Amino acid sequence: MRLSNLYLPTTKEAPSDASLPSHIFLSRAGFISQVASGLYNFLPLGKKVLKKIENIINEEMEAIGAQEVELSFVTPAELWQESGRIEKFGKELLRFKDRKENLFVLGPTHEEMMVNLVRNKVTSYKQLPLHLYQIKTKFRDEARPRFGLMRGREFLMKDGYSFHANVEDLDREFNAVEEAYKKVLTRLGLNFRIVEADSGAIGGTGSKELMVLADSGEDTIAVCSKCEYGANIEAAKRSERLDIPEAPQAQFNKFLTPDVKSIEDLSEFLKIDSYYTVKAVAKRLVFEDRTEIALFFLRGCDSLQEKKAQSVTKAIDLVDVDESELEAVGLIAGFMGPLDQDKVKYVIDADLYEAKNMICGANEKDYHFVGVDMLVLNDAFFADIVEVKEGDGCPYCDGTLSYTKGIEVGHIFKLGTTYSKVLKAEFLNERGQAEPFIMGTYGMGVSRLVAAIIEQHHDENGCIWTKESAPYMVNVMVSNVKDEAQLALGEKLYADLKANRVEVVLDDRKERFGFKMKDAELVGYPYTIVIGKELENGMVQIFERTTSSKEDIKAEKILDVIMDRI
RNA sequence: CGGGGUGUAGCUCAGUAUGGUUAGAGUACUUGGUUUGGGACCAAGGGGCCGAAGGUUCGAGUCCUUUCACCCCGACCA
Repeated sequence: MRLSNLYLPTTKEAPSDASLPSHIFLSRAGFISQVASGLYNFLPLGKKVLKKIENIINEEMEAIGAQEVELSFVTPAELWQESGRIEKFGKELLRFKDRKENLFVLGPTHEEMMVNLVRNKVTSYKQLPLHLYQIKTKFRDEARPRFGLMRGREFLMKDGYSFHANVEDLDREFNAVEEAYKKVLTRLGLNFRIVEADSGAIGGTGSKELMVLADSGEDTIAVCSKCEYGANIEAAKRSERLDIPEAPQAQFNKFLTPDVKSIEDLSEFLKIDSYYTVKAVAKRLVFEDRTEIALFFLRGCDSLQEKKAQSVTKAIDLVDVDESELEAVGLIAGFMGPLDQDKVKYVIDADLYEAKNMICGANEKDYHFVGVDMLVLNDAFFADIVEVKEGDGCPYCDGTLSYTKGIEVGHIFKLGTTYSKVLKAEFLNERGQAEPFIMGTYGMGVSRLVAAIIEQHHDENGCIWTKESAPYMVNVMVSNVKDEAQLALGEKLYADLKANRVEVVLDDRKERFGFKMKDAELVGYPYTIVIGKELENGMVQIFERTTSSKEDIKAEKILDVIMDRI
């Protein structure tokens, strides 16, 4: 492609509403342009990058035997009513009616559609396993789209669905997809981490997220300093604490603690480590048809992980409560404890199981219990509801955990029979009995990957595309197109590279050197060959974008050198 | 959905507190000339329903009301 023909509107200034590097540079370099909130056009170079990523995904999916299909974007609302997700998705589902007043939605994900595609057609265990996928536009009417391509309303996603006769086979496929996804991200040149995730709302037995590490990531993940362990903060676990402080010695007793309400005050007042205090966190649980207040008890030194709390209580949402709401149900803020408390339901953090010498609220103003043995509560509901902190121990080795930020570019689920059951998608097993499919679902955000690549690979001058993601590998830049020798060599090199199947552009625009160089850096071609005034001495230059280094090469050798590099 | 902010040329923004010639700059664009190794220079041009609707006024980009859009923080996010 000649840059004199390419539609590549680069700008010196970023659009005023862009804040992230990926948004700024993809806009400035003419890859995308915004249409409305969360909606973007892809210009020629942007489209080219999308195709690159799609091709890599297709190759890796082909390698594990997944088959590409394409489902319709507009989907009948009936399917969503059948699965019950029309309510669950709420306003994120964009709905509309056709001329016959039939209700449709724009597909935000395609579990229903895919199950519908195979049910009553795949009817025997002999036809399993089956893994179908597509790369297709999705639409989710997000409450707050933001950060350019990172969180759009319309976006390109690869979504795959596998069907199995048993759990072992799902496990095998799940692992195969994980490996394939690793290959995709590795080929794209990304620094990433696979982390354990909360599989909460969608259900199933496990899920993992693929996180591209970047400061601008929206997710916090806990990673181990020594081993491969990583988890979304919403699902992260930790080892048992080793440096346990000295326990306070006290007989079980009710103790006067006037006006001592916070954990900090309590440990100060009693001169004990907050490890031995019991913190009470009150939340209002929201369910489909009702709400109720519940208490969560943890060690005073820990804090509540709301997503975990939400999962164990099966609530749709958790909201904060104030003191008056607590009073209304007979709870006394600052003195709430699990003992002698039957006003509301409560969950105790698993770390408190069998804990001794604890201090907790007595559910009576100005009193705490001391010397509490949590074993007396062993009928209570214990669950992991704690949020891991930086410095906590890794659950799998002796390393420590620290936080980092990640961009979620993929999420793989072991779905089980969640959808096949409600949608009555069944097959006959070897004994002739009907069983619902065991399913897996695997998503990868293609347009988000475009942004993620730039978040991880840019500098103050613009994009730095990795080799497998670059829209063009080589930019042949003719410094001065009025110089016939320069232009002739540029044309020849351009033709030679094309003949060698290299993706190449020729910068034959009537612009000055500085302008072209700035553009080359902004767009981020991995290699720019500068044919300029040194040609008089038989030399040209290779500019490498990753290092910003320039290297003089003899003009007659340039083709060999560049072919060797790429 | 709560809180905050911004809408003026293709883009980035002045101008709005205190209403008053024909609404400005930079950049981009067109034409001619000079230039040609880090977003050149000179000259001449084209380009605006001042987000929209209503109102106040002799007069509104500027004041009032309503509304729409976009951005940021939060809530939300299979």
